[in-house]
This record gives sequence, structure tokens and C-alpha cells, in this order.
Amino acid sequence: MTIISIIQKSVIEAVKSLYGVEIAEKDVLLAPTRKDFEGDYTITVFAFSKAARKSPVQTGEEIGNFIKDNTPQIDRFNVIQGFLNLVVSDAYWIDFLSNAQNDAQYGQLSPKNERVMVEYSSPNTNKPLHLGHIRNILLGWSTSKVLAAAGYDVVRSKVVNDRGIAICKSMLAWQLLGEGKTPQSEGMKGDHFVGDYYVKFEKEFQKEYKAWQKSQTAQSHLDEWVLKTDIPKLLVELEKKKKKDIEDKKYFSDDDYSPRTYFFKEEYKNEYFNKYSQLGAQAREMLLKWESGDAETVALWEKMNGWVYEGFNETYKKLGVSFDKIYYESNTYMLGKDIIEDGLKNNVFYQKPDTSVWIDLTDVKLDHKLVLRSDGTSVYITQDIGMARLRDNEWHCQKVVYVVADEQNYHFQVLFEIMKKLGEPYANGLHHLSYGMVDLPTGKMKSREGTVVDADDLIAEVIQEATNNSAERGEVADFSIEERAEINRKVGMAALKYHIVKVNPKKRMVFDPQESVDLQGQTGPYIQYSYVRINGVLKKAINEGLNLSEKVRYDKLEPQEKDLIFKIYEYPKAIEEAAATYDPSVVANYCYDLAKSFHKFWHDLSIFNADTEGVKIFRLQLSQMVGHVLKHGMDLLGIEMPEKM
RNA sequence: GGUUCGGUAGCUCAAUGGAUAGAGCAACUGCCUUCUAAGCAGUAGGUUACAGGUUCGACCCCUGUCCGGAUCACCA
Repeated sequence: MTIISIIQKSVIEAVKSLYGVEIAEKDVLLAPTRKDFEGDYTITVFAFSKAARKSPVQTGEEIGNFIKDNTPQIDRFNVIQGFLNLVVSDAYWIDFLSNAQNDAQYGQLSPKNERVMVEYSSPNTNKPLHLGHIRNILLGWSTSKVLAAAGYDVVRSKVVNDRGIAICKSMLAWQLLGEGKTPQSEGMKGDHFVGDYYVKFEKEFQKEYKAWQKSQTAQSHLDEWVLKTDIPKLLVELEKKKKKDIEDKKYFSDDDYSPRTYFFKEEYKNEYFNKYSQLGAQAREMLLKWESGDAETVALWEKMNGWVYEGFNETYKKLGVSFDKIYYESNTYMLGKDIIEDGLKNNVFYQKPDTSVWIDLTDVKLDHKLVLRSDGTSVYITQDIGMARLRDNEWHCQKVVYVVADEQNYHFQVLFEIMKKLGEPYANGLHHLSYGMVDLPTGKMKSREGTVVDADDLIAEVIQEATNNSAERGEVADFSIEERAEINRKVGMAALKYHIVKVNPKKRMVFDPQESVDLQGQTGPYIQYSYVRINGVLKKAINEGLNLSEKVRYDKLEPQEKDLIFKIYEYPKAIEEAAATYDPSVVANYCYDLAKSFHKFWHDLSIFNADTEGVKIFRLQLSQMVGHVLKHGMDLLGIEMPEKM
């Protein structure tokens, strides 16, 4: 039985025997005692003092005395205001530590006998990965690791958006301008290579569009729009935007804030692409050819996507993540129609006179939502409906976690409601792990303004920064070149990963590249360093032939030692909480706290100069256990630990 | 405009309805003849956006206001 439930039971008994009131476990408010007071756990007694009709202090004293007399694990207590601080005996903690030490799997919780799928990353194949994807990937990976540690059977998956007009744009640009070049011939990563052609398409398209804007047709569309638009209101908005841009030092030119520019850029672009653009027509034609299975088009599509996958896989490898199942939209985009048809029969959906199919979600405070176009083709959500059932057929997961940015909150709300209305048995296990966008200190990332941080560049940069730093320190000079490179890689990646994963997912975060390569303070390398210190003393102990499995007598813990044991004890709770809330930042913050406690312990107390041989062994054992938990916890975040640095 | 998520120190972030709201960065001060100073200790920095309410007790719950983001497509 854990000390927490021992205390809870004891409080329940105390309240019953002292005041004759029955309470449940959840009524016992138990929290770790604040640093400034003596104690390990604190019970808030305000609620009981009401039942007792005594002052909170008196109630606390009475309950405290009862617990102390009836619970051998509790040494002493103190009461401050309405707070009862309990001191757990050193013997209990020492006993706990030696048990934990014998558990090589400490941190792996018992099986929950439930399967959960974590779907993350899900990229488009027309652009390389960027900082936003990195947050997604790290979050998805660490969440999956946390869930596995919490006892779930985890399946990691992604859905690749490998089809559609976007990849056709890249294909077309390559056909027109590529001159038979390949990633190999250009010495480029495949995803960057293909991404470049997407950009080239956009450039050509803009050229074409700009020229067209001078035409008579363009002018008449503009005039038409001006007539039905509240221009004064728009002018005010544009003026606002201009002011803001000037503040953000992003001012372009006055022309960029004119209604004319606004119209062509924001209002008319899609229509031009679909109606007048030559390039647009060619891209659409390519999409049609692809859909009809035209051999040449499909071959080109396969070739270019192949390049992209090679590039992506390199990035995934650098990030240390993997997938158990990859879905391709090209295989799944027609899914879901049959479910819509069935749902139509069962009146889950309804059909409008134009034959388009809808669902009424006004009863759950959402809107009417289209699920099938009037021409019978599917929309985005149709696919997701089909995908949900497909996943269930293949994997039988009790839970599915979709790791997707918060701009799609509405989409998933709608999707989950539809699945419930369809009566899908797994509908209540669907969860959208929604995370905020990543901002730069200079503002939003926008590809149009060239402010996107490329994933591969960023990875290279953090490793370079770690390398520079270690060269400055000069302490690794005696390591081999390979060793040094490996250490720098681990340190740089730890800085990057920790910096991102320590933030609560649902918060929009500001990513300062400069700050992300910091190696001091609340960072990945700080935690790694505590592990390296532990590793160092353990090595020394082995060299000295010490036996660390020896059971030692020790009965008076130093505060720094108890602090460490206490935190080790709390580790499973951190995992449980992180899993329940799908929030790896809980583990990230936990690891930092533990590392911080260890650094203090290291500074304040000497291991090898301990008073007695027994204390020395005990501190080594304690350090070893801290090292185990740190490595385990950081692994859940996808962060590797170096042996030295 | 409707819906929704945020707003905590100069900056980046913590804080089950509980005690005096905590860390890190940046600034300033100390501590290496010792198991790795990527460390430790200290100083300074707060009307938790604002106004009410509920409560023994509110950063946290409720109402309203302000600011910021996202979303409200027969796009994905």
C-alpha cells in the first residue's frame, strides 16, 4: 500500500472515531507539503473542522494525534492554521527506495489492457517540414511514450496527405521547369527539392496573375466587387493592419494596403486560379489525370512523392520518432461515402433538394454541416468519418488521439459528434490533442514572408550551437571525434526538444531560436548534466569495486536525500497525470525538478567523502535511482542521455 | 458578429479551490586545491488584463468588460 492511501485511510478512521462522520477517500485533500514548512504531506482540515465544530487548528491537532498514534509510518506532525503537516518516517522512505531499486522497470506502470492509437505528424508532401511540424511530432511522440509508460498498448500512426492539387502544382512545375533534375543531381534532400518546385509554381502563378490584373476582365471584376463592398470599413481595417505591421517592423509598401491589392490577394485569388489561370487549368488537369489513373501522371506522382518520403524519413530519424502504421490519403480519400449512405437511411443525415447531404448538429450547439457534395463527391470530413471506422476495423483501439493544431478544433468537434450520432462504439474514446501554434519572437510564421523556420535547418543549428559551446569549454578534448559528435548531437537535440515539449500543449508558444539552444537553467542539457554527474560517480564506484546492491543501515536522512526519495516516489503519479491529460509537459517539468534537487544534493553533500562507508553506499544507491528515473523520464520526451559531456 | 482558446515578473514558462503566486533567462553579488561550475547560493523584479460575484479560502469556479489567437467553405 502506498503512503498516500495509508494516510487517507488513517484520516478517514480519525474523522470517524473522533467525530463520528463517514467520509470518502476523495474528501481527504492530500498534497505535498510546501517547502517552507516541515512535513512530507499536508492535509487540509477546514472541511473536517466544520463537522467537528471545532477550530481548524484544534481539529488538526486531534486528527494529527490520532494518526501519529495509529500509523507507524508517520513520525510526527505540526498544524499551522488549517493545515496538518505530516512527517513520514525515514524508515518508510528508505524502505521504499530499496524496493524501487529492485524494480528494474520502475516507471513502467501496470497494464491498463486498453489500446490507444496516437496519430501525429500527418504531413503534406508538397513542402518540407517546419517548426510547426516539429512541435506536432515531438508532442505526438512523447504523448505516445507517456501513454505506453502509463500501461496502454500504443499504436503510432500518421496519415500522409499525398494527393490533391498541391502536389500537382509541384509536379507541373517540375515538368515545365525541372529539366530532368533530381535530388541526387542537385545534392538536395528530396522534400526540399520538391518543395522548391512548389514555390516555383507559386512564383510563376503570381507572375501570370499580376499580368492578368491589368486586363479589362480583371478591372470589371474589381469594379463589381467595389460596388457590393463596404469600402470605408475596409479602409479602416487596412489602416489598422498597416499600423500593426509598422509596429512589428513588417511594413511593405503603401500599395500593399490598398483595397485593390486586398481584392486580388485575399478575395479573388482562388476564383482566378479556377477560372482564368493557364497554370491553374494545367494543374487541375493533372489532378483529373491522376484521379483517372493515367499511367504517366501516376508514375511522376510516385517518383516525386518518393523523393519527399526519403527526405521526411531522414528528418524523422534525426528526431528519433517512428510509426507503426502509415495511411496514405491516396488510398483513403474515397472512404466514408458508404457510411454517409447508411446514415442517410437511418436519418442521421438529411438530403437537400440539390442532393447534397448534411447533418444537423444544432442540438449540440454546432451548426448544420455538409458531409457530401451535391455532385456526390466527398469532403474532408467524409474522409475522416471513413478513416475512423477503418482504424477501428484494423486496430480495435479503445482510444484514438489525434495530434493536430488547434486551428482544427471545430473540425474535430464536428467529427466526434458525427461519430457519436452514428452510434460508433468507440466514439467516446476519440480525443483531439489540440496544440497552439508556434510563434517566432518576430511574430507569426508565414511562408509568404519567408519567416518559416525549416525543421532540418533548425536541427542543424542546435547541434552546431552545442558543438561551439563544447569547443569553448574544452573539457571534451580527450574524447574521440565520434564520441564528441555524438555528445553534441544529443545535447543539441535535448535543448531543442526540451524547449518545445516543456510547454503545455494547448498554449500558443513563442519559440526563440536563440533561447532554444541555451544549455543552462531550465533546459534539456541541465537535466542531462545531472545524469552525467550520476554516471560519473557510479563509474568511480565500480572502479573502486564497491557493491551497490549491498543493503545498508541508515536511519537519519538528510533533507536533500529525503527530497530526492520523495520525488522518485512521486514519479508514477507524474506519468499518470501526464497520460490522463495527454500532456507531456508534466513529465518535462517533473524531470527538471528532480534534476534540480539532485544538483543541490550534489553541491551540499559529498558522496565519496561521506562520514561512513554505509552512507557512501546509500548515496550511490540513491544517485543510481535518480539516474534511472531521469533517463526514463527523458526517454518519454524522446530525449537521449549522454554518458558524459 | 457567433463559437472557442489564451492573458501570471522586462522575456520564456510553472502553480488539484489551500499557507507568503514559483522557476529559468536577462541584470547584479558570492562559491572551483574537492565526485565534471552545462553547477550551487543570494539580491532585485507581481494590483495573476479589468470589474463584480460564490467560498472559511480564488491565478483557478460564475457573470460582465478589455486585449490577442483560432474558427465559423460544396478547401484540406
